[in-house]
Amino acid sequence: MTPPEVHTNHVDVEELKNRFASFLQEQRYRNTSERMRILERIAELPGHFTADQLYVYMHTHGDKVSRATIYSTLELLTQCNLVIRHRFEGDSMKYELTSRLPNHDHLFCVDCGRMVEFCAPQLQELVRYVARQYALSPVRHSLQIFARCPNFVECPHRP
Amino acid sequence: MTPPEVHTNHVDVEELKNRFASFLQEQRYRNTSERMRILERIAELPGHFTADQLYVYMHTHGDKVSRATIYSTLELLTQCNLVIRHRFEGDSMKYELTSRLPNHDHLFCVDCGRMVEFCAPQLQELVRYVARQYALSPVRHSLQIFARCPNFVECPHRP
DNA sequence: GTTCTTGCAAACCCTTTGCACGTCT
DNA sequence: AGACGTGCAAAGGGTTTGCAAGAAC
Repeated sequence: MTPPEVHTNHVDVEELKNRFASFLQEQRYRNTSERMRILERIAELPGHFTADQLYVYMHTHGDKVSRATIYSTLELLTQCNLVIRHRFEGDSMKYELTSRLPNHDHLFCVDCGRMVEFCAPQLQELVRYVARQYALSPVRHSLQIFARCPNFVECPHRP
Repeated sequence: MTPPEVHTNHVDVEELKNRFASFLQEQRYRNTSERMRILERIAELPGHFTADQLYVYMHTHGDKVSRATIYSTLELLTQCNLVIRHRFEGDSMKYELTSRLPNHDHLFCVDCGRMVEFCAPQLQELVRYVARQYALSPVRHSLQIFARCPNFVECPHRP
């Protein structure tokens, strides 16, 4: 396991927009200003976000897009793999830019709720191995680990 | 990885009810007929189920419990670890008896939607290792693998 | 010009909650 | 008797949908 390298500040928005535009053209979807603006704004966010957080963020920055358009564009961005979706327990859907931190998984402290992102290359092997047992090719995976501090008092953010 | 051994038919309902009764007593919750009946009915189900499927199952078998009671009892059963909860993508909450198949994870075919349950002992080690990196003790985890048939036509349940 | 996309509001689904009544201790 | 659990229906939150107006092709 290596510490994850966050790519946020290196994201090339123009490249993302080009990839999105190509996807839209190939799939015969239309290239609209709302769709591109949504992708631009997502690239400004630091990590996970909900559809509603994106809606609020865009509205506080002068973009007037509806929730319906945000949901539908997030669906398209997920289809073309520019964005990934996470469903964490008890939470609404979380999204993030795929290029921000490829192939990471999540660890949650059940005491304080903090979330850690980690990369575990061994997991990729395990996933391939399991899929092969069933004659399938892995597409993606999601591992969530729930853990706690050995001594509750050490948990830095306990309630 | 070993093929999972399904324990459904070996579940000792009386033991489950005893464990539930002890839990209720310790936590100063009341031992009601609805709570015990819900546990009995869960033990009759073959695998994953939703709160609503349990509701329908109970009503078609003559038990008149409300959805509210089902939700609240599933919460208690989860707290005392007789039942585990899964949140699969895009789905409502799924529940199952913990003793049915301890420590398994899930593989989904993205072409046909079929689900496979598997046990991967190496994963336990990996989970411990990752948690230790952050000075935490693992409590539980959830791994979901999404995969597809190498040749689409081979997928036995493709749409 | 046609078809797709947008915005709005309503609908939707699953889950939780408030309240009056019933039950357990 | 008192506190808690139940059932019902209503509320709640997040997401999807139907439709009329507008934009892309």
